[in-house]
Amino acid sequence: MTQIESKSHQALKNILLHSAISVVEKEGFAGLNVRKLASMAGCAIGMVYKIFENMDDLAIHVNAATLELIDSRMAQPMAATDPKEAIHELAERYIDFSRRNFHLWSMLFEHRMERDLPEWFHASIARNFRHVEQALAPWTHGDPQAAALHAKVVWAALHGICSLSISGKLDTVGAQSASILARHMLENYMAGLEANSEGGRSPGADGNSTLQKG
Amino acid sequence: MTQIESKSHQALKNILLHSAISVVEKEGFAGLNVRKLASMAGCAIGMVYKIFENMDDLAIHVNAATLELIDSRMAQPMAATDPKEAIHELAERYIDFSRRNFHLWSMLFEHRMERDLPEWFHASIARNFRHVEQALAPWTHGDPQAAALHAKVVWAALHGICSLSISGKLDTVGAQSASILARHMLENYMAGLEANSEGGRSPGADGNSTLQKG
DNA sequence: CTCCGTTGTGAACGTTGTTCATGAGCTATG
DNA sequence: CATAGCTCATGAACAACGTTCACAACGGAG
Repeated sequence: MTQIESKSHQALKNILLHSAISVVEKEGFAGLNVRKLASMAGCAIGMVYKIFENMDDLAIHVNAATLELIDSRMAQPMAATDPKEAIHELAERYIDFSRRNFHLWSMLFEHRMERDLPEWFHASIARNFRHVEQALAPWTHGDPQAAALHAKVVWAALHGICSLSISGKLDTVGAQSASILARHMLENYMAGLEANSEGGRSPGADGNSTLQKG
Repeated sequence: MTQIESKSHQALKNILLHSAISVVEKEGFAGLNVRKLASMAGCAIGMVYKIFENMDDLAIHVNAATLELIDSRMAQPMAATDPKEAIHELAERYIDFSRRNFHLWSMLFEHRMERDLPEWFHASIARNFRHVEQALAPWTHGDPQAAALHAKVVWAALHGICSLSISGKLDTVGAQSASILARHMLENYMAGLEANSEGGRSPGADGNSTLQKG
């Protein structure tokens, strides 16, 4: 039951993972297969299945590595000092990543998994959201629930813009269309947040009362 | 070159398409294959390739049918009279569709095509956006460019919320989480639109001046 | 009936993910 | 050293896939 993970086991796991990432970067997930992977890593086909449960399991690990990559980009110190510009900067980084690492990024969302994702994967997603929550802090008045909510809304919205824009399903032409759309979205969303909090009632606190049980 | 499309040809095309839709509805795109399709339609494997270029071509046609389905849902007359509530209603319909027709809907976005999509497909997408533009009309002051822009922003954002929510990548639990997030997004975005237009300067008109050539 | 273009067929090919009987390598023991 | 026993690695083999294409069946014209 309890497998002894030898050093060579870990080493091969790293080689396989990095080979897989390199293939996906260049050709997308469709270009990845066991035989190519095994030959790149210099091992037999069966060995891949000793280390990863199956191709889906490998895909999850590639996706996890991509999440770490995004996290490292977002964790960099901000150039902007203005809180609003900091949000835009964060969004710009995300858009930039999705363009530079198109295949890795789209694999994160397009390749639907069979079974549900493991716990550590969700934790990695949550870690990414922390940066958004922090950048939104000036608007959430220290309310962690509001921060979590707005971070989800803003980031999901940004993701949608990225996703449709990059796959050409909004017929916006021009390289920076995603940036422009994202800027509009953020600009208006934040303005809405400010307008509502000035009125004394924040939608983050009671906005869902209108659709409770609906 | 110019194929004569016999009646039986069209009839079989319909049968194949509807069989494909029925399979995708139940099992998703992964459950679809030529042999199953041919046996359902009562024809030979090769016949499928006489009618559709390949599986990708068939997928595009299934996706087009899904777009028409969404369009027909959105074209229904609104129950709400208040313009803001009408937007929420439209969003609710989209979310509802994505949940009821999960496999068809996710195939629209997750199955990336090899070559770029045909013209009539983009036209079908544009037709869907018309409803959003119309619902947004009260905020765009008759400016068609602003309407197109805001429709894209709002709908892409909504789509992102739907997409991440439905695939469990936001760890929001509860059936209506997408609804709640969408409502927050729309509420704040519209509030932002109103706040900015009251100030005399609309972000739809000059908001991108800050990132031009950025 | 014969001819010939059109329409329909499914065996066959190449590639895929996955498995598992087989063998190679190592350690402990007599 | 020889042998047994155990772990680890191998790649041929299998099933299922998309796709092709030589061929059969049809059906109207001569």
